[in-house]
Amino acid sequence: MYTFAPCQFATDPALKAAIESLLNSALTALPETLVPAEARGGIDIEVLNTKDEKHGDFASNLAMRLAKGARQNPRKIAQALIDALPANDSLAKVEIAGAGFINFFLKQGAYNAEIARALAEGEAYGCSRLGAGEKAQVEFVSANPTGPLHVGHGRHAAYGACVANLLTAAGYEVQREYYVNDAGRQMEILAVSTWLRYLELCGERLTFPVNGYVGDYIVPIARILEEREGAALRVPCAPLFAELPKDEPEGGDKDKYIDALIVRARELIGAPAFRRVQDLATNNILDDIREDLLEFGVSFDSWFSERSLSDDGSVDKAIAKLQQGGHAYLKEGALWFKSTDFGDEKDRVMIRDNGVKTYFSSDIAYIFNKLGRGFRHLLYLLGADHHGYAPRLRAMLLALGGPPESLEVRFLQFVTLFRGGEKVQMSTRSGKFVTLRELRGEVGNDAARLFYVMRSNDQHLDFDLDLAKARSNDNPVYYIQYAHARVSSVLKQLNERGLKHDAGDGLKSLDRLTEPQEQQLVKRLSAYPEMLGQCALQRAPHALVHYLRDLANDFHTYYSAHQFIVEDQAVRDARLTLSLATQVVIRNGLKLLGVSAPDTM
RNA sequence: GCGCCCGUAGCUCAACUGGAUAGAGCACCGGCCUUCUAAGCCGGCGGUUGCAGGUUCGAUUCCUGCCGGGCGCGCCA
Repeated sequence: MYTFAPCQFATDPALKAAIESLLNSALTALPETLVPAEARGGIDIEVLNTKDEKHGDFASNLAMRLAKGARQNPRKIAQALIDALPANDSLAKVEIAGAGFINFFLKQGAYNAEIARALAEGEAYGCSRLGAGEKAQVEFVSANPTGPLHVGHGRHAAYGACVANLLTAAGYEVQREYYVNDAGRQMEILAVSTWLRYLELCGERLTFPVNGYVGDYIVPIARILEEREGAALRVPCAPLFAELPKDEPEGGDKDKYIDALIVRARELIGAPAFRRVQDLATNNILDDIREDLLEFGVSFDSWFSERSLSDDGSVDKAIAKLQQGGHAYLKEGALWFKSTDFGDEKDRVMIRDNGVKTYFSSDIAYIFNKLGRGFRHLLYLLGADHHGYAPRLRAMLLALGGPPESLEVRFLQFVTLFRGGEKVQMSTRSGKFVTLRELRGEVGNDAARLFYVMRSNDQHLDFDLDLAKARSNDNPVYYIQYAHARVSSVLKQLNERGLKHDAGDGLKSLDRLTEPQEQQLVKRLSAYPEMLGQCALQRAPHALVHYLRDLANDFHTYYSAHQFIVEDQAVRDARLTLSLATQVVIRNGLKLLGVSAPDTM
């Protein structure tokens, strides 16, 4: 992670906030002789969630934190705090434990209000106003339109979409953007590659460049070119390849070769025709990417063209802005950005000595443009191989006068596919990579979406294809979905038995939920809103996956231990109401992950 | 050489950003279907958190130094 944004914390739910305020009163009431005023400074009251039910529902470490400054035994302070604690209806007991923890035990039913809330709020349950409507942009995927998305991009798509969903749920105004690298040398190589395939279709025999795009997906595009242009762009091979630098896989000239080939191609068919080829290929591939992502449930609000930045003068404007600020200088015929002034390890070239602007200059214009759009948060989700890029981004932002805390760069580690316990070999070079589309076809969207976000973004991802496909209890996707389907199934049973469920009656009977499995489930449900806020602030969808897994576990345990459709109507209604609330949370959580919540399985 | 990420049970990963006895799943062993879907549940086994120091009431978490793995250090994009 590389972030400049200060870490914030979710606002606590009602119960926690109440305890916090109780502690606050108790602290104020402590005698000066026990804890002097100067020992109280800088210590904020935090109410902790407990991991072990023996420690109650919530805990505070306040006494231990005060102990040092007060030069007192933490347990003694804890006792004084407890004695000074105002009475509260929700609390069953408060006790000292361990080195000086204060543990709070809630009365049974303290969480029941949360069930009503979940049902009342429905699909909005879990949403918060943490973001206070601040504008946030998430830029992700942004793969070059030179070929189909592969499994690595899939992780970016799933993670980015999920983070954007979480931020939206947390009350941010989110824009999802895909930066289209439709300018520069790579696109020219794409154009040449397409044209050469076209020549082959026309009947020419040629040796394909080592550095060209060799993937099969180029051929259909070349075919479209042939349909549109006929033989108009056909040229004999002899003059095309005459007197070019040597093209060798291991030699050093393959870059020069392809560059020369681009120049030659443009000479032979003319710049307008060359541009037509390039546009055809770019648009075709971009359409494919768009469709792929859409099928994957990942949509963007904006597709931002890199080319538009040079076309409308934005690049020149951004460079001028840096020059005005004194952040640019000329050296050896090139124009440099003095990024070292802002913590970068070396200065960067914006305009090469041959007058060509680097991709870097576009990126300056791009971030300048973003700043002009008034985002409070700029999230860049980049591949781990781009980590060296973060200081540069920061330098650009600062030089352009942007607020440092608005920039946040997150990296996604690589994805490795496993099949039959073996690593699936992938290589972009040979064009033998597994596409996102292939992966989706093999394991399905639901499994792909969930597996992609199951791990922390800075953790290398081992994607087990066999597991993702497995229709078994090993597969976390089915495990969670099954809990959702089970609730629907119970309701169906209820109907078939000619019984009805009344949610209102159920809410009135919640005090009949006295089984330990019910207590556990209600407590887990109640943790959802706070957990969701944390996920958003930490950009951590994997925590949501873990939560849903735990929730599903609680539900399956409950389901196995007790019948829901029982004779006693009050108990039955209460249990069904609890089940429905569980279903709401699972459905909401899965929706944020981009995973479906089926009613039958 | 410099920089970023990672190192936790046999395997894949968590650990609420410094809290209590480090938790899940898989694998392995043993139980549970005539009752709302067994795509499920329950129990057991499994740890010197890479190593060595430091900071403190308390460290998987913060600092320093090593070791191991991944990635990056272009007038390429």
